[in-house]
Amino acid sequence: MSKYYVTTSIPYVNAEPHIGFALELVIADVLARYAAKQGDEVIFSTGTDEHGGKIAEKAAEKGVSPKEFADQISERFQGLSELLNVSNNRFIRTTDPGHEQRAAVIWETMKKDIYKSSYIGWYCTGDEAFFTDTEVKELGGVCPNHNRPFEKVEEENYFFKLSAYEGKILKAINSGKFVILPETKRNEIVSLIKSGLEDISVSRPKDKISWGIPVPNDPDQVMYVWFEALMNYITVLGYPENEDFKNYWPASVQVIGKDIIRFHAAIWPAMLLSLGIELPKKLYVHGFITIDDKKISKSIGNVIHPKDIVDKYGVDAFRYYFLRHIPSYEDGNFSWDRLESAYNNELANELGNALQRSLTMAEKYLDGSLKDKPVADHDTTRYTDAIEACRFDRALDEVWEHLRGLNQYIDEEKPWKIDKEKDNEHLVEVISHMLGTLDMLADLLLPFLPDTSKRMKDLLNAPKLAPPEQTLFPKADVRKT
RNA sequence: CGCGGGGUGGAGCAGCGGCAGCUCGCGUGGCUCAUAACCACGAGGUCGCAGGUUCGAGUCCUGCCCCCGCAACCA
Repeated sequence: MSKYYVTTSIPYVNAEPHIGFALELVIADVLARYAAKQGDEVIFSTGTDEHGGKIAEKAAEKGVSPKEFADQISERFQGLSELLNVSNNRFIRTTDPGHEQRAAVIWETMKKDIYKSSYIGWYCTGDEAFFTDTEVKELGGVCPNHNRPFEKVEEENYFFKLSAYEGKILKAINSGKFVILPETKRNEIVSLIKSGLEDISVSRPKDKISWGIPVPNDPDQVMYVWFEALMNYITVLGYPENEDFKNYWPASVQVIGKDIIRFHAAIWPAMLLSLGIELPKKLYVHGFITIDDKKISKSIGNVIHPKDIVDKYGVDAFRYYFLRHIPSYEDGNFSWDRLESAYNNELANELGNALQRSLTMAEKYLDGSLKDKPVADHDTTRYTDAIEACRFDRALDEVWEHLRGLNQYIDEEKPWKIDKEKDNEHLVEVISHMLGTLDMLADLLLPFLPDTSKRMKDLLNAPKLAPPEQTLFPKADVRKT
């Protein structure tokens, strides 16, 4: 039995969860459930990233401690997992003592690649912040907020020798040991790495940002939050000594959004190489979601909470839309109209109705009983390949291909006619094929629509076959809202 | 010359050298097992623009136009 380890990124707790992260959770859940169904032992981890100046600031605004603030938001993320029926069996917080302690161990282990240097930048004492060269140039060397010239300030930082790992990372990518999907994203990162990686600053002076994990043996510095957050993928497994780490690393797939490729395809691999451990096998990068073709933004006021969608259409409809109608390799769009159309046409009419009519026929014509459990033998290679390639949209297209085939089959065979002709043998054959196909569809849908899959299975395995009292995807209830 | 993605019927997409395809929407017909569901057929495209290569180009090459990301310390 093999081990399967899948992760999502851990979102920063400076804001409420939004549908972009919901997409990520659902995708990772498909991978986890699919692996489990194949018989793998699965660790599926998600969590929250909780340190850094931004959090401390927000907490201060609300008059609570950073930890209290992080507790509140982190809980919302755990709630999101539950809402979406996501099967993660780990939830790591970067404020967990275990993470903090192991982060220190990792830092020590990477020591040969960490050196102290000074960061020189343009600083405005009014903003208490650094500005980039380009910004300073654009602003003509004067801070517009305070109308005073930027000062050149030197800050002591620890740096990580990212530059030392360019070649090794490229080699891992090119050899296929470290797969990045989709290919367009892989090309992007390859050209970025080829253009050269510079060493990165991985700590902050404690007097500037105190909400962080202390650098071992240097009370004046805390780890830069990103650096430490990336470590969650192995601290959650109990790196370095825990059995889980030994059994489950390298990760089978790491799921991230396209905004953080650099961190996961360059910095993180370099950190792993520095630690002398393997790179994840696969990095899958999903796109962004727009709402009615507009960027999600609070100022436009087009923010939609996952809960609004789930409340109205149910969790499986949410999962269905995000997995099939958000392209797996590109950015996608959400609109209520498209959701409703998908719900009515694809879930209610095609899937729900196919089950309904089949079970009704089994009940009416065969008195609800079939001697043998029907088995359908359809080719599912394309479905399997699609999931391997993280083409969840294609995988579902494939399922619907089989579903359409079933509806066509029913219309061609016309069981109602066979019943009138009293050809019982043929009738049993046809209805067996129908139910067998539905049973297979339930199997294929399991990673995507776990609830629906289970309901289908229960109905198909009932001692007396009959249509459900409550149809699979009722339409009236939805319409009335 | 910073890097990359994209522009194909009303909408969303596939095709990436050999008769322009899929889903939705629209129209017509069929069926009655079913959630006014299902099935069949049809209308609808000078494949961003202009050149070129080729017996043949959404598909390859060159130039141009238009959209959208990324551009390193903000996580």
